[in-house]
Amino acid sequence: MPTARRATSFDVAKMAGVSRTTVSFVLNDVKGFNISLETRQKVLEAAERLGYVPDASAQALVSRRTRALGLVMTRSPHYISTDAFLPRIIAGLMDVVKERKLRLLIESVDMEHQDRAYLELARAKHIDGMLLLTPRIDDVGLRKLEQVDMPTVIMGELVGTNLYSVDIDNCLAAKKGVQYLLQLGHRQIACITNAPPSYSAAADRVSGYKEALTSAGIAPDDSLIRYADFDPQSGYKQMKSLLAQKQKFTAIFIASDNVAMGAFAALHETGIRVPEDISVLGFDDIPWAEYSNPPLTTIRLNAQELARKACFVLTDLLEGKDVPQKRQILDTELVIRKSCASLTNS
Amino acid sequence: MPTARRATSFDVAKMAGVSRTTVSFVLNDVKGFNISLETRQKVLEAAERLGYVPDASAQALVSRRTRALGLVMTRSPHYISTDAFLPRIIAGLMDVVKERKLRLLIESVDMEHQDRAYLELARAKHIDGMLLLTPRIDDVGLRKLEQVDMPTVIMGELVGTNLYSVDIDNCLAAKKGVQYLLQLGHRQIACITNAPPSYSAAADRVSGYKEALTSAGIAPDDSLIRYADFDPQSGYKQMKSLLAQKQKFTAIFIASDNVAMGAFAALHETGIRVPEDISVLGFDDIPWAEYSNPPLTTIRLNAQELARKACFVLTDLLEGKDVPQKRQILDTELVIRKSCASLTNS
DNA sequence: TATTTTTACTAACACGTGTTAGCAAGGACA
DNA sequence: TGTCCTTGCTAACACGTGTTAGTAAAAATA
Repeated sequence: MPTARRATSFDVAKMAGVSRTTVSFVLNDVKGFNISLETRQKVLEAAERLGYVPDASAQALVSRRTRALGLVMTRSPHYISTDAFLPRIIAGLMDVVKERKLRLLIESVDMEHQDRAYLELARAKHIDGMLLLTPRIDDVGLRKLEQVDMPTVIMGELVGTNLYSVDIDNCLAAKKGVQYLLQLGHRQIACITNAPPSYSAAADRVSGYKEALTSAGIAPDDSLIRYADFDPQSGYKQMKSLLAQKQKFTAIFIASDNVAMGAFAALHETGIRVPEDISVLGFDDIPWAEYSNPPLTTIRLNAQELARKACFVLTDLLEGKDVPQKRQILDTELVIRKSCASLTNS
Repeated sequence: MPTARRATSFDVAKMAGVSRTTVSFVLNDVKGFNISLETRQKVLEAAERLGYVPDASAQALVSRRTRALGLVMTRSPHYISTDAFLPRIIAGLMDVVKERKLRLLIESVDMEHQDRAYLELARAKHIDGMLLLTPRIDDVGLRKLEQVDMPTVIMGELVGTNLYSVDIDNCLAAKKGVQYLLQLGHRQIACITNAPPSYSAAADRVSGYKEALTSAGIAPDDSLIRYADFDPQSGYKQMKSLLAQKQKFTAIFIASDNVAMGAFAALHETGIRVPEDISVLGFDDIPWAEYSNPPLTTIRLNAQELARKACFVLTDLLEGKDVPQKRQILDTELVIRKSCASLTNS
């Protein structure tokens, strides 16, 4: 006896003694057709007994909708593995995706095959819409995306495109954070970014940092700025580099908690106390920020909410709803813990 | 002028002046049919010019393969968001998936709808195979999975099933770790788990902890054991609970670095120094372990490699290759940093 | 009774692909 | 000349579903 094959809608029809069309009408609850209660129940019962589940590929083929969204990251596996952000993004997306009975596909696009990758993903119609995570300013293939007919929402920003996006105001958030440091009396404030300047979020956070300084009558000093590369390791390295030079500073704005973790280690290792010797301000509020030593004062970015919002925009677009705002901005919040202290004049 | 429709293989055939069958033969490089070089080139050129990409749904329908793997987690969104493990798992999977030209689907199954969820996922044929992450011992729906015909590989362990799995020896790893603490002279050693005892990994790590103690002639004391719940917060709470009681200890084995982060905070807050007052041993070696204060001595679990291995097993199964070993065990490694010190007799 | 309307369905096509079976033309061989 | 084989292709079916157009029977209306 061979293993029982998967039941198709034909099997259900046969068992219920009706046509396949009727089965489809009943199970999809199609309006405008009169199906007797008796028939309806026969169909439902047969479907239940056979454990019938419609074939997703067949449905996708005929309806031209896969009911799947794609989370696309322009990153290499190494950067994915150390991304403290990703779990919350996924949790947020999963939340909405489950509610709307969709599925989530994860895709990473490496720099070399950008242009082809996006097009093929769209053309093969694996997904109905795309959610883009941290695109680079110089992402060439991305611009081709506007040509292809695929709804896309960016979590972050891509200047010069007209795609939908959900983001925070990186510049303003950084500015407010640095203003807090200024308010504590700090005048020599260093900065380590979250990423290379080709990432727009990194560039914007540096802008905010500089704006705050300028507003306070302090000339930004490029020798106090370092560019990290997402992971703690790069934070460690850049902090070491800052400490090695003559230029002194009493506070530092590190535009990523993940990077800050590495920087903390460099400070501890050098015997510098936080916040007594140097105040540290982070960015993101990753789950571990609260538990670092000392607990990290940081700018909270609600990643889960950002993902949820982006996902809502995308699903609304797919359902044909009108989404008036091309760009939505989420609020950030300064979370004051123990890594920043007011500057006691020495 | 309407937007140009997606090109189908029919369009390619028309442009090349051949039949659709020929197009299929050429593009899929089917052996055993003689296609002239001239025709072959005409087809390839037409496909290129039209930007033809085969429709994934149609291919899936006819070939009965979606070329997608599913990463399935039995967790609620909250636990996903604080999972320090997930990025490395995803990075590992992505690595293999890209190489084998597959796609990755992420699915979370909540406890209530377990039984239906697995079946529907399998029956709808969204995916060709499943990768299961940290299943619970009491995962009822999972056992039904053996009935349905879907290749499955577990990252972790599920006792009492015959499914393929890739895992570490949790018991042995924990035992070796605790033996290191014993070797440093500690006799009163507490334990905080990574998860509730219904998770097999948690249960096994506790077993290893107890075995080490017993082997050293020390009777395990249940009042020194606490069960955490994946996140740092639970670690903080359980450490507080341990510190609040009379029972003293000079070292603690915390079966998850993520949980250990919270426990560290509780220790710092109470003014207890690590490792001078209490030695702390972690488990997992998450990216942040190296950068904590002090750097965490821990048992390394190579999550990315585990994911890669699991993915290889699954893809081999899908390609019909014979996989002799039902259960593969990865090595772990004790990474000695600065959070454990030898006990100086007071 | 003859005609229209309503009820409760079904036949048949479309979606875009992979694949089996077959066909025409041309050369090789008896 | 007739048969067989090779070369180079194509017609047609299958995959499992959603949906439009249509139909037979019953009920309502004229």
